[in-house]
Amino acid sequence: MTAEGSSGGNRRYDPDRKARIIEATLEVIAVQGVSGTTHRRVAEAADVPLGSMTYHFASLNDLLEQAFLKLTQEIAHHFDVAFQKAQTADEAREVVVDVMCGWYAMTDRKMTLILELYAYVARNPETRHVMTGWMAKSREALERHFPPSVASSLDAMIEGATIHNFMYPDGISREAARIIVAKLSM
Amino acid sequence: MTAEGSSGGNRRYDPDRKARIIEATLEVIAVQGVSGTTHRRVAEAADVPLGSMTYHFASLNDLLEQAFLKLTQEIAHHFDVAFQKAQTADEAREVVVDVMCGWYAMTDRKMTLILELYAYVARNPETRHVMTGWMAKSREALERHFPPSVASSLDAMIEGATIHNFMYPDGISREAARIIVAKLSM
DNA sequence: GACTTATGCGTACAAACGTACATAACGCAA
DNA sequence: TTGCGTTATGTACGTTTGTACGCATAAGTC
Repeated sequence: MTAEGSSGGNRRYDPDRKARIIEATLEVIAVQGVSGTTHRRVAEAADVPLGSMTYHFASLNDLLEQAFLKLTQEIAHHFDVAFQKAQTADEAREVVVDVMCGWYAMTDRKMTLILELYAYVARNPETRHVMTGWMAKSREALERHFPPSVASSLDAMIEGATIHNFMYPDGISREAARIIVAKLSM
Repeated sequence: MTAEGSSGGNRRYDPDRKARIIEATLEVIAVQGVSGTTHRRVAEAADVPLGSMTYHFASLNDLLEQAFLKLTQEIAHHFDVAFQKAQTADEAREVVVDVMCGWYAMTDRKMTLILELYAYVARNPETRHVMTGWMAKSREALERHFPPSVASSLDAMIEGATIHNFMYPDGISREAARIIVAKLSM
């Protein structure tokens, strides 16, 4: 009954299915929040039958955790690539400024997902490893350019500035960010 | 059937009921998250009949918004009181350090609630005023002691440091915080 | 081709959900 | 006391939820 697009019969072989479900999960979380993320909505977004949900994932929490893990790995990767391009300390500082306000790929969608992740982890301590893994990678990237104590403060500053800029746009201008980074890293 | 503690008949006059429901809502959010906050659970936590929910609040979102509003007002008040005690710039700096790591009343519960709030606002832009109201008060408190640009950076730093300390305990020590605040405010 | 095994899915089910609404319980005027 | 208008509640309704599971269908083997 669920007439689909292509190939006549019901799709049967579909090796990327699990990855597609995870992708669709992030999409649903971004729009509906964790509280509105259900098996059925994700299944529809990923264009898979409902039965696939419980087949590929042990539970809804399992699904959420894997989705959030993928999110953090992608973001950490972007972060890492950005910092690997920097050669001098000044260039690294400029990358920090980029990240603080604007960010390469920090869309509203991604910010929303991150905030959902924070809330989720706060309430499910067993998923804390998702956060610590992410932070370890960020810290590593920063420590290639700055001493540990500075890296730590820059990390926190990025966190706060990103959230503030999201909640109250035009909070911190680019020039202001540059000054802050200079103060913290000197 | 719902046998209760006191006064024989079913409690009928109860002027603080609405406030108690809001309080109970925060309790439920802290434990179950927004996604697990339902009329029934809040009603049980506040020890009121289910009908009271739709009587006092137009909808579940209405309830959540009022609860979050109360949360931010309380926190902003604590913040304000702390800064009003400070007389000199150095004392104000020390308050910032207090807030960054440890915080007077920043329990895990409250931090969890704040993260739930962020996620909620990100997904419900019509409630953004809860955040802007909060920030205006914080900013005001900070600007009694620091110039606007410094206040802005301290505010963001407090945000980031608080979250980091919550996610990865022992992230920023007290001495480290002192150094950071000095750098940002000089 | 025929047969076996592992993979994937449609469907059903009990529980929990938000909300509406008839009606009960109250304070108060007379 | 009686009557009335307000306030509050119990309950019922139609949906939606997570999850389990029998069965259809594919791949693998000869």
